[in-house]
Amino acid sequence: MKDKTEEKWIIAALKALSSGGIGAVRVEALARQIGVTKGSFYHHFKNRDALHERMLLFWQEHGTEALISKADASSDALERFASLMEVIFEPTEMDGTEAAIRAWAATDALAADTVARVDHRRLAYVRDLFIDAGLARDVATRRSEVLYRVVIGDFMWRSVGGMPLGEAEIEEATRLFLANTIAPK
Amino acid sequence: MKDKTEEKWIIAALKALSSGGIGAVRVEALARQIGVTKGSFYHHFKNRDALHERMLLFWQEHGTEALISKADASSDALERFASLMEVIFEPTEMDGTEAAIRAWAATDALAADTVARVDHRRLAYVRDLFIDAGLARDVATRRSEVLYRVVIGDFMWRSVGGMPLGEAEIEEATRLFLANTIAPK
DNA sequence: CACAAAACATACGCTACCGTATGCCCCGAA
DNA sequence: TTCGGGGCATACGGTAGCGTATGTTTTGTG
Repeated sequence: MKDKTEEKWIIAALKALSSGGIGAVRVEALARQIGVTKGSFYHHFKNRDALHERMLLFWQEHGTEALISKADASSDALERFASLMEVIFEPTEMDGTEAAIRAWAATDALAADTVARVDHRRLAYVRDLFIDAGLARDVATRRSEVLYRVVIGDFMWRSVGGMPLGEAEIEEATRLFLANTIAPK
Repeated sequence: MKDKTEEKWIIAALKALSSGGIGAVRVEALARQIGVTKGSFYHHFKNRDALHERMLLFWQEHGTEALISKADASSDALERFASLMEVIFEPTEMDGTEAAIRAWAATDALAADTVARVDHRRLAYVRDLFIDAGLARDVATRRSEVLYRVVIGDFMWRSVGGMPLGEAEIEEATRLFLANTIAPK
């Protein structure tokens, strides 16, 4: 955390990952972009794999908690749900990163592990939200499985230039997924 | 079509794409795998970009029509819908390819164009299915937007080693998405 | 102010590709 | 049988990137 330059490398790497895939995460290219040379890199990291690890850790910490903590403001389950839906489909800066890391994870075991952990955590959160909204555990589990795929799908959709789900679609989805809960609006 | 070796290159390229991303689509590596040399490659293709084009065309033709045509067997809208849902979430050989191409599309304009075309076609199909099932056009459009994201999400989910949606989840999803149609089961 | 360690620069060897140039072989048509 | 081109192999130049080895500068600390 106190290491400023190291984070510069990580941020730059994540940016490169977003715009060009993992193949674009090249030491010398990043060095040029940051304004230093390889010497700096190999001072801070053992090799490229070490950078990859740090990138994944960074995303794991900054990419999920942000979303969840925002939604946790409200105490009412349905409000939390609606809030989460808004936050999820609201384009942000980390957007491309999410999709790029998922793409990366398809070909890299370490990235896949990280994504799996993050997914597991998010899925549990959504499932508990459904449970709080009055659904039985098994139903909640099933719906969260489906809904989370909508989330992933939207990320990938946006990553090829598509528009995120709009207000109307989000409302429609909320209605559908909250069917038979305590207060289907 | 009559060109046998050319297709070998394309198939091998798609396989490499699936397992290692677009960065793994390397002429010399493919050559070794096929059992020929670069000489063959540059006889059939102008350069690597030409191969990329052919890969995308191949996927566009073989990757979508298969799904849709299977579902079109039945005449009843709801049956077609159920059939489509089954087919979509049934793991096949082309699975990894779909996800890999989407990943590729995030960083390549040509791939993005192809994906956009394919998505548009599929979306229209799903939307029409909803309309045939008795939904108003705007509602059908919204639901298809959401449902198609489930499809994309599932592809990406599987690409990191996840299980596809199971029977129970598919049924649940079908129920939810077909709410307020002519015969919500 | 001295000086050690951190932070970064420079220079180098090495490898893996791409694309081109050119040579070889086989097969089918005249 | 000849011969021309399709199909592939071989050899080569050029580039880009990784990692290492070894300076050089900056910074913190006694």
